[in-house]
Amino acid sequence: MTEQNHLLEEMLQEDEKLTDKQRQILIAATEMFAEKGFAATSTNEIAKKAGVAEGTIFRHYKTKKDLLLSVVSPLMVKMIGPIIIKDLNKVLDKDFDHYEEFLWAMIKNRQEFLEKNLKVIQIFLQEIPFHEELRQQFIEHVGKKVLNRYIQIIEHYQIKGQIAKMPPTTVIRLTASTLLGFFATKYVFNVKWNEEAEIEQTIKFLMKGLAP
Amino acid sequence: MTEQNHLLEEMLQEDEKLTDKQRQILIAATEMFAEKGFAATSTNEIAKKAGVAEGTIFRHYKTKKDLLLSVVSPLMVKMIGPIIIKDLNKVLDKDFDHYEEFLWAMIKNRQEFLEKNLKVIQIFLQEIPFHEELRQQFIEHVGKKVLNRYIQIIEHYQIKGQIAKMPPTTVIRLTASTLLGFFATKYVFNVKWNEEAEIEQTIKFLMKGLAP
DNA sequence: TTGTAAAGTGAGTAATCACTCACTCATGAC
DNA sequence: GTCATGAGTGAGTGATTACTCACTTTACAA
Repeated sequence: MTEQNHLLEEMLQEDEKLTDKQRQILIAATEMFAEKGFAATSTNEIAKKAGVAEGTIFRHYKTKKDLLLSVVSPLMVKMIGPIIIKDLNKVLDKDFDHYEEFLWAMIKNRQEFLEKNLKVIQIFLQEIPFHEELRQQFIEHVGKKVLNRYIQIIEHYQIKGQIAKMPPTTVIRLTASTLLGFFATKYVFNVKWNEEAEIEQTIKFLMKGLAP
Repeated sequence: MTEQNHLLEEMLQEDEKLTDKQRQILIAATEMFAEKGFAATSTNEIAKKAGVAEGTIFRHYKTKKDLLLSVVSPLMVKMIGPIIIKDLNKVLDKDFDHYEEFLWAMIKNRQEFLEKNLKVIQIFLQEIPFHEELRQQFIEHVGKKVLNRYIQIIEHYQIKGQIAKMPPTTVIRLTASTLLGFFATKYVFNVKWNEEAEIEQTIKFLMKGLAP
């Protein structure tokens, strides 16, 4: 059992230990934070929406900020870590011979992840400018691990001659901008489009732009 | 005198009518909103930072939200409109023979704009999820006008055979993602890099990716 | 059945919130 | 000099805030 799986299962166990009221508090907080923002949401409102006394919230979460971190933290710890590692292994185990295949898998993979965590991701993006802890957690769990592993992936395809010889960080910036722009267009602007055609054109654009 | 210039001068006139105290309030509000967010900033704090009685704020701004709009609205009305129109005229007047030249001008132009309005842009991006008025204003002033004009620009270069024949909105999405990604990397992650080299690689990437 | 620890409650608290209002002050027209 | 007007003030408003605490209920092992 890997360390990652261990942590993951530990968390799920904890989740199963949650009472109904605790679950209701987390659900209500997630919805209110996403809708009105952390600072503009009162603990009173959360309690009412959760069908719970206000005191119950503070029985389980020392402060309101504690509740925010409890909603957002699992996003990074539970989801991003393991997925990243699987991605890397698939590349190095040569499940993906071409960068193009890797991109396709990425886009499908992230799409699933986004759809299952839309609200929490929204809260995370909205609150990250105001909470040093969130920034720290993001750098710790996502920044360091992910960046280093993706540099390896890019170098792997550069050696194979599929990607132009520019700094891997630049390749990552260009790829990430394009993919994030794709998702932003879809989820933020709520555009109706021919999804498969857009994905194809996006990946074609990336491959042509990054070609040696 | 164009309608845009008229509005612009009218605003500057009004700006000159502002008293010192009013200016201090706007400066203090801008800094506090950017730092702590709108909902987490109290009018008391703003008044103290501006060296003004709390009542003075409400003499000039009916509500706290009114103050927010007074800080953010000019950003869209005064700045984005005129610049966009100049861009378009330069293209259609054939100041830019190639899409590449247009991109260079855009990147330089936007960089100036960003640097001069960092804090207000930050406030705008932070608060737009929570204020319908901001979203409406953005669609009104930026969305409609800008998108339509940029579609014309893209079609212009497509006819010249410089850009692949895909939907103009897709070209705009890919271009905007790449440029916004460039600025985000610079200003959000505060990366130290060889700026000119990164700009060159970014534009080269765009040109290769969008080539017919 | 009983003992106990955790879960849940809701009235209560001091602090803070956005906003008001009766007032003073400064400026300039007559 | 006087009067009108708008800028500026700061104590005061009721509402709301995050959080506490003494208490009750629930779950379950002994």
